[in-house]
Amino acid sequence: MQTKIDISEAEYEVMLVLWEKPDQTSKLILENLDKAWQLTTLNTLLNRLVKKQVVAYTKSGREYIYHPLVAKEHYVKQESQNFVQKLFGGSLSPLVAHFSKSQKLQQKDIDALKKLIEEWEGDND
Amino acid sequence: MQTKIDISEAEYEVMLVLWEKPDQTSKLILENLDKAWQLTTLNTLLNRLVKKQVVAYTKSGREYIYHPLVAKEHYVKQESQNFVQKLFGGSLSPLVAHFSKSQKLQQKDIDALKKLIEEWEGDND
DNA sequence: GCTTAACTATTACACCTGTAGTAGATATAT
DNA sequence: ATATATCTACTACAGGTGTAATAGTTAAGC
Repeated sequence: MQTKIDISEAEYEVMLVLWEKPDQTSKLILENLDKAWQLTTLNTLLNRLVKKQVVAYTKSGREYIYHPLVAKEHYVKQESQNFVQKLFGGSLSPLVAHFSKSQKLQQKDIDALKKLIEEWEGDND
Repeated sequence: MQTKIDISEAEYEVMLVLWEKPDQTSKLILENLDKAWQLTTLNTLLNRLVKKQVVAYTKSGREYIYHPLVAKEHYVKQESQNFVQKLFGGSLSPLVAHFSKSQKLQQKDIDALKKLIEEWEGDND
């Protein structure tokens, strides 16, 4: 099991852009971010991500080109499990129940749930 | 809409105990917490929660009795929405799909989900 | 080659968090 | 009434985060 990926909110914003396109200079990343940050701010974040081994860079002349080292899928999975564990004891249904109570369920959610159930039952009988 | 409830991990642990039983001295809270904290540590956390207006206290002699000011339901709802918004753009279905891919769902989840779907469809046609 | 523009590296700084220690106040036991 | 035990209040301190400013380095233009 690999170690926990621990990134802050601002760092996550950066990762979103890098996951979209996995080799960008900081200049480009900044353009693709909807944030009024200074370039040095972004660079601080990138350096921290490199130190955390979530991002790597390659040199191209004097520029650095950044690349994600962890897949978005992987991160999302980890965070989902942490979250559901923390607030709902690891089980999905209370989360769904909660959502349904707060009237946030939509038809497409219901469809996804139905599909999920069908698949599950196909595998388990 | 009321302002965002922003509490740290350690503070959340304290809230869990207070939500269980909504009037406890710090001594009692510490006993009900499975943490090797010093009392002063817990008190720091309680003070911060008071400052954040998430907890209030009443005096009883020289002791303080703490009470939660926000309902667990309310907090869980907020966090669920934040989470699903942040990682899945606000829609539950990708989370469900993600969960189905990465975790073993259990029979009880399936049963609960079926029940939810029935209820939802009862309300929405 | 030298100046300048464009990058990266280093330093900064306030606020949040985890985790107390110590000082001050007050009830209790004697 | 005093000493002691028990609470709370105040102070501390290192590591993470958001958000840069400034210094150092190197490619590019003239």
